[in-house]
Amino acid sequence: MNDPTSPLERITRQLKALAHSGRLSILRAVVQGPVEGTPAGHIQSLLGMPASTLSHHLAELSEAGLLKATREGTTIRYAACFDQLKALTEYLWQDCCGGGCRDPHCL
Amino acid sequence: MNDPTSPLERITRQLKALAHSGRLSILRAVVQGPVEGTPAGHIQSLLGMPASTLSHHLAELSEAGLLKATREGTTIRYAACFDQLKALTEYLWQDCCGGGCRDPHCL
DNA sequence: CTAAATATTCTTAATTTCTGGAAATATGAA
DNA sequence: TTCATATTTCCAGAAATTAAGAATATTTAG
Repeated sequence: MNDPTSPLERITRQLKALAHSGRLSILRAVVQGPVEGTPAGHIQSLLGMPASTLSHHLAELSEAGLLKATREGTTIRYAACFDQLKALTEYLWQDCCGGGCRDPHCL
Repeated sequence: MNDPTSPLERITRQLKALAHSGRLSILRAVVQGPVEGTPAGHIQSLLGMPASTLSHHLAELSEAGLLKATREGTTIRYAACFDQLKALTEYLWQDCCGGGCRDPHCL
């Protein structure tokens, strides 16, 4: 039941990562940024967040598999993992929302 | 920025409510149950969770607007708020996943 | 090598969340 | 009213999260 590799636990972890207004803002900034990723420093100046705090949140989003870090010189770019984001929203939609309408005449 | 009625805060609150394996299981049980709602006691025996703990989680899901409670005699039925669930997944999809692919040739 | 720029880890404190037993509440029946 | 059932609220301790300053690491330039 507490298998950390189970789908339920993975989904929960990803939802936890998203369930924070600061991290949600970070994700939105990254998603709206270039496909190759947005430097941590750029996100920082964009959101006005202390570097150490930002780093924690970036780590949590990365460990959840939602962001991918790539070093480029002294900067580190963070890019969104769209496949994971897609899988997450699809899980929510299918498993938790019943794929749309649960009303009998809709199925 | 901290307006509790802002879309970002509402979304965050709903994600927080979902970001817990126990609550996610509760939601799944409710979604799979009858449209008119599932009695709290039924969820309890289904998931084997102490009544008070379950009640806390049901309250959190309800306050987030994801579940709707209806009293029926001594039992209280909980039903999923599909409109909210739909709005949440759509927000995630549109605002956080860019509506699918961010790759230039996909847009 | 040294310095500068960029980010992360360390550390500590404050806050919040989670949990579940016990008590309280609400409803319907006898 | 009194009892039984269903559920919630109260309470408290344990555990996890959040925040951010200071110190540390990594990489590039000179």
